[in-house]
Amino acid sequence: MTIRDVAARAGVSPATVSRVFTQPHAVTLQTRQRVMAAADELRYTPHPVARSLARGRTGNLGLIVPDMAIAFSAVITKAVQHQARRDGYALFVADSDDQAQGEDRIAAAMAKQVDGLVLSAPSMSDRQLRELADIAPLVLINRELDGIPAVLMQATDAAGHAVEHLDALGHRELVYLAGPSGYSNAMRQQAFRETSGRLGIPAAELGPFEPTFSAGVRAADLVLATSATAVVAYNDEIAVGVANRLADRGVRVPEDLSIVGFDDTSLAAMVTPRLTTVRLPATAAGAAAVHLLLDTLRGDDVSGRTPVELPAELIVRSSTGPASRTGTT
Amino acid sequence: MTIRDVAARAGVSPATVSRVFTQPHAVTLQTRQRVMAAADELRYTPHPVARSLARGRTGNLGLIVPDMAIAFSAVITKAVQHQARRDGYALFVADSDDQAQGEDRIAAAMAKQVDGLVLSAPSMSDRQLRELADIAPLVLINRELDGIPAVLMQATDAAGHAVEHLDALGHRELVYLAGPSGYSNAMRQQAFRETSGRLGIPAAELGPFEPTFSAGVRAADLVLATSATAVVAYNDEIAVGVANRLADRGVRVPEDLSIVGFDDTSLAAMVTPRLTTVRLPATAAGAAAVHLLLDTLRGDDVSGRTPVELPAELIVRSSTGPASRTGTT
DNA sequence: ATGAAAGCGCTAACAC
DNA sequence: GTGTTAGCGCTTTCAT
Repeated sequence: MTIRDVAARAGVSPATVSRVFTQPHAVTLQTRQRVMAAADELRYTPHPVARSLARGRTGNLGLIVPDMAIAFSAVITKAVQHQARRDGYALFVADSDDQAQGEDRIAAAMAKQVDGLVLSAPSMSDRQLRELADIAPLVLINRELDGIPAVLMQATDAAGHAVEHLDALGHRELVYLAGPSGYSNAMRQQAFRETSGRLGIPAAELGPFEPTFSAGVRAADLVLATSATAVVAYNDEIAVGVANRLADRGVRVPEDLSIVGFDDTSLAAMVTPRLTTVRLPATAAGAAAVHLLLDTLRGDDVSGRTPVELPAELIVRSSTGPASRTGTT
Repeated sequence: MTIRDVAARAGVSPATVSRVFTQPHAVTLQTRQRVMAAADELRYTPHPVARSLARGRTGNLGLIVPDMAIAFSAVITKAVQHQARRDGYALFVADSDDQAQGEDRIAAAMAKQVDGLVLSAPSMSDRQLRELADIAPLVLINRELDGIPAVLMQATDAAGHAVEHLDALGHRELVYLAGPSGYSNAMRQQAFRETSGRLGIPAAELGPFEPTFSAGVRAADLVLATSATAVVAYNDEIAVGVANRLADRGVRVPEDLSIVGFDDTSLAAMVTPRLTTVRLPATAAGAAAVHLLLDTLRGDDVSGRTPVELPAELIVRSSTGPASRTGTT
């Protein structure tokens, strides 16, 4: 079923059929109806590939995440997909498997069949990012690079609140479990340092750890080897891993040790005790990234804009409590 | 950068350049090298959209999952993506948001720009499925329909093992928490019924529930209103929701109540107590689905094949234990 | 082994 | 408002 078949059946030219599907008002109601009828009978819909070639744009967006098996990535993926669909775009998704190396090749391959690309916390180099930006419009999530539009989840303030929260609970020695190097960890770690420094609380740092449950399990024993009474983990998975191992070693949370995570993935509210965590605006960030991308596609010059910053928020649950007397003694 | 630019620079015809990229051996080593050099200098790569139009195939695969924020879907997505990439295909992913209605529209839209489609646990009607199969080759995961290739995660045996496991622990009254209707729930529920029937254990059923944590929280109180000492939940999320609510009500797991989940999502090993669950071969299923699809694309007639069945496996952890004496008295 | 030419299905000037 | 005519960038017969 091609546009010609429909044209023949409706007794019009292919161009008119095309118009009916692209700018219906440029066609008389009467012929429009005839064309629609013919199209229906033939079960015709425009061939998207041919359309893409003729128009010079595809109607597709691309998204690359570090690892879609991570809950946080899944949330972003869902948000981007949702927003893209609302705006009439389909979505290509790829997972870079955390390999900075493959990431740019995947991205380059994808770049040629989409109108724009959203990169979530990309680990490729600045140079690779710039080369990619030459192929297709880019929007970055949680990564900054001059001249490329970005949306950042601003976790600094909330991370500071987490430390203040622990301070208020009487904790006098903290430890931060670092995640993989990158924008997210840098912001979190820095806020941890600054706030604990400002409050005069001794604060150690361990890691970096993979952002996984099993890394958290491993980290737990390292934490217990210190005299800290509270731990701030790079993300919820690590935090939950710590909690799990502590339970096995008979250390109570929060009575003996308080734990704070990051991301507020669905996991955080499902574990026992429920995890105090910094909620990141992942859904909003996904939507914002798509908006930014569409602005670019519409021709707005977005490259000079300052990154969109979305605030994070400390969610206090049951994994943090008053410092144990023994710990402070 | 089009194929013409490269041709001009290398002093050959566009056809030769095309050959270099599609069937290199049909070209002299010498001219091949000249062409490659020209292509490199011009940073040329073939335009995938134009290529798709000319070839009549896209090199893309599509995947539709009910909800990618569900861990189980994320695992399938990752597996399909991985396997597709290994075979040189890119992947479109869409989330139907569990709306059977939208699902077929999304699928139809996607069908025209991919060479084949994998549908994970689709909820659309048989008729819609058949219509879709007319547009693009289909492979189903966890859904059966005559003439359409499928891969099924065979959970019946393992579900039976779960009931036997509970029987062996002395449980004399069970309850099943049903999930949304569909292939997965049907198989699980049926195995639950048959095995408990065979063993002569009273077995009630509650639900259907959404396959979510919060539905599990709600279900917990319904379970406590019965005199069952063990519960088999449709999936891990529900199981964890139950466990969470029980903890709040002071009911101990597994001392007072045993819990079994399904899927063995990463969640299962992260909660306290660790969840006994039926592990589904999600990764293998995703890979198998892609294989089946590629067989179809290669022209193998796959429609008459019997569905690929992948076995599930009961993973015993800490959420199941001996029935409490009070429960049996 | 290479080139010329037609065409994949559609859109977009440009005429009428 | 509608038709005619060129392409979009590539692949693929068919010649040579």
